[in-house]
Amino acid sequence: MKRLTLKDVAKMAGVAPSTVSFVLNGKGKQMRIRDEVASRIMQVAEKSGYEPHRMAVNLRTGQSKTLGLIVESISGSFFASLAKTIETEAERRGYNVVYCSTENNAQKGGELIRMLGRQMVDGYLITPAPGMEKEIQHLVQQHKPVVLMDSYFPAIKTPYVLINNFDGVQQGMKHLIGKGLTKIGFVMVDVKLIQIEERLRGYTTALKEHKIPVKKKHILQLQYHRQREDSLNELQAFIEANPELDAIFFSTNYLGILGLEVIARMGLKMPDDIAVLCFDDHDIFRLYPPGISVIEQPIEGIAKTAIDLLMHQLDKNSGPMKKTAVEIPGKFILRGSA
Amino acid sequence: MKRLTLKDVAKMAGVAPSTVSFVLNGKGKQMRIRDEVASRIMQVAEKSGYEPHRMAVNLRTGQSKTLGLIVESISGSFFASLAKTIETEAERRGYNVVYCSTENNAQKGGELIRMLGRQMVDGYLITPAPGMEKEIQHLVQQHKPVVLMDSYFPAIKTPYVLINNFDGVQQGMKHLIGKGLTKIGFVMVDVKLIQIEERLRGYTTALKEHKIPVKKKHILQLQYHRQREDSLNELQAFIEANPELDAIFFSTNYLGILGLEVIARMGLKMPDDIAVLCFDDHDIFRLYPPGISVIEQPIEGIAKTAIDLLMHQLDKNSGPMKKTAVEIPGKFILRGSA
DNA sequence: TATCTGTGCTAAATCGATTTTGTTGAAATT
DNA sequence: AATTTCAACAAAATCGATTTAGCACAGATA
Repeated sequence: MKRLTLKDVAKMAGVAPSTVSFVLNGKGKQMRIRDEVASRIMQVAEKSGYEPHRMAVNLRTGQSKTLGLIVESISGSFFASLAKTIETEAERRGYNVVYCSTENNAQKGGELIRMLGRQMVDGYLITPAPGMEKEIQHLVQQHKPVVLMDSYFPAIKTPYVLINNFDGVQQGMKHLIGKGLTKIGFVMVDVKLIQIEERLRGYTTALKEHKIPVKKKHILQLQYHRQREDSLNELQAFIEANPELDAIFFSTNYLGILGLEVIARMGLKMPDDIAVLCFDDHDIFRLYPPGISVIEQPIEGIAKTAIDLLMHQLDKNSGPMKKTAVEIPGKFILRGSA
Repeated sequence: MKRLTLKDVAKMAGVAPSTVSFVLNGKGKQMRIRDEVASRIMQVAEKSGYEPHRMAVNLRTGQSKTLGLIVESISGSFFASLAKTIETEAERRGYNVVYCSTENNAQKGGELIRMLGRQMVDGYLITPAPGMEKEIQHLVQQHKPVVLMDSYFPAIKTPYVLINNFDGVQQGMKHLIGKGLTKIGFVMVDVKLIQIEERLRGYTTALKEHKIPVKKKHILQLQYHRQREDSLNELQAFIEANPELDAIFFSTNYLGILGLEVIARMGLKMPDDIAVLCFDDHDIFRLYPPGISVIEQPIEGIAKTAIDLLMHQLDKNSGPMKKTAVEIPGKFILRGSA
């Protein structure tokens, strides 16, 4: 019950292994194999169910036809949607995907990248976390194809795709302000990532544009590594300390979920006691009464664009990239909370 | 900037490639390599940062050191927890994991399995869906290591791990009945899978044991492939048609979430208007007021056991399996809904 | 002294493909 | 008629490891 090899097929077709290889790889014409012979080979290969040995091909060609997808958390909903699209798109192009999660472990990011390197993935799709900058830089310097998603490092010159964070927050803020709300709180984490900064910039800019003063005490920066319970308490303290707030903008869905818990705990009603708006949708927001309004990330668009950018890099004979930085607009979804 | 090969290391250490291979694979003693030479090789390999070429190793040894994990949906929360544990456990043992989802596409299951076969995974971890029986049977007949999770096919003789569905439902039912509730509805899907049947058996058995008549009209079988909206309507009709119900047991978390939506839509209050209990926990259930009581799956236990069973099969020189079928008890979590 | 045994390594075969270089006979050119 | 050219494949090198078989030398045995 051994595996059927190319040599077997060659024997069955009465030709040399190389001939079979040429034909099966579409180089028959180029190598002047007669149509008669070619079609015979095709037939034999077909009905014998021959499948090339992946590892052998990889070894010889130096291409693994595998992409590495590195995300922060494999259990997040962002990853879930991302993975689905990327897997589909990659498969369409004859690539496999291996997933890895850093699980919020800064150090693990580097290890992962090295591990994937050992495995010889042809290209990387990465949602960068704070601790991964050096490793990513290293990859780029080695001319490994890399595309960043959801965020990027200004210092690293490699393509990236993300939602237009600034514009997304603007959309939400305009809605809130349009409803006459002016005391708007902003909750964020203290990690130093581009997308977080952009969201904050969206918040302050929107206020300024409407001549609403930006108050420091209306902005809460929660620490990233923190016990869930501590964050909840801090959040509650924030709301209690600013009773004048008539709306809160949560800059990530994780923060938004914490917010829901605190708001329920305090017995506040959305949207009357307090309006809530959140960046990045989540299953819970659809369901949780009265429905949480969000800025939805165009995850499918991000994934498709990222794959395109990566494939472009993998395609040796394609010219230089035109667009190396892509920003896709988010979509404001109005539900009951704001 | 080429890759460092074993040959390079050999040259640097002044020995033959084979010698390096022996030493690095721990066969130095066996091959009578002097400690002096061995440690020199180790040093050179270490500080040169040599990493063996995965594909070459795979081709030669015939082992890919990769496991295939096939699940229904990569976006489900069940998968999320499962994947995390499996990835960790696999890594600990020097294995990688490639994930694939059938995305509720019966036919896709087979394709996936074949695709993984091409890729030469060493073993399979599968949560079986209805359409996959033949393909799995095929794998088992080829003596490929396979472990099923979450469900199994009685006809296929391969190890499996799952929650004790019967007992889990019993726990929940006993709680409901203990609170004096007797008109308990049961919502399930119509797929013919062991775990579904076991849950139903748990329901009916619990009722019978307490001398409560089992009424057919209190059991709702929703069709699997169905528009979300249709399911919602059918569910609502079911509740309206049985106003006497004082509790509903949802047999999967997907159904439970639909239930929450319908209950909210109908303006019913949990647990007073209607108590709700759900099999299989979900993020939403923790948060959704008043908190949905559930039977939680011991996902980590399932994952660890599954890996153990698979590794045992991969270990050629390990005796025959003792336990080939493992059932792990679930945990009843009391929240506000029941 | 000739043969055997064991030590400590090296040479070469192998895994299953791809790709470069060779070979052969026939037609075309000089 | 001798040399080129070309079609149509075959042979062999190659990718980077593992593993089996082999080789040279020292000491032990007959």
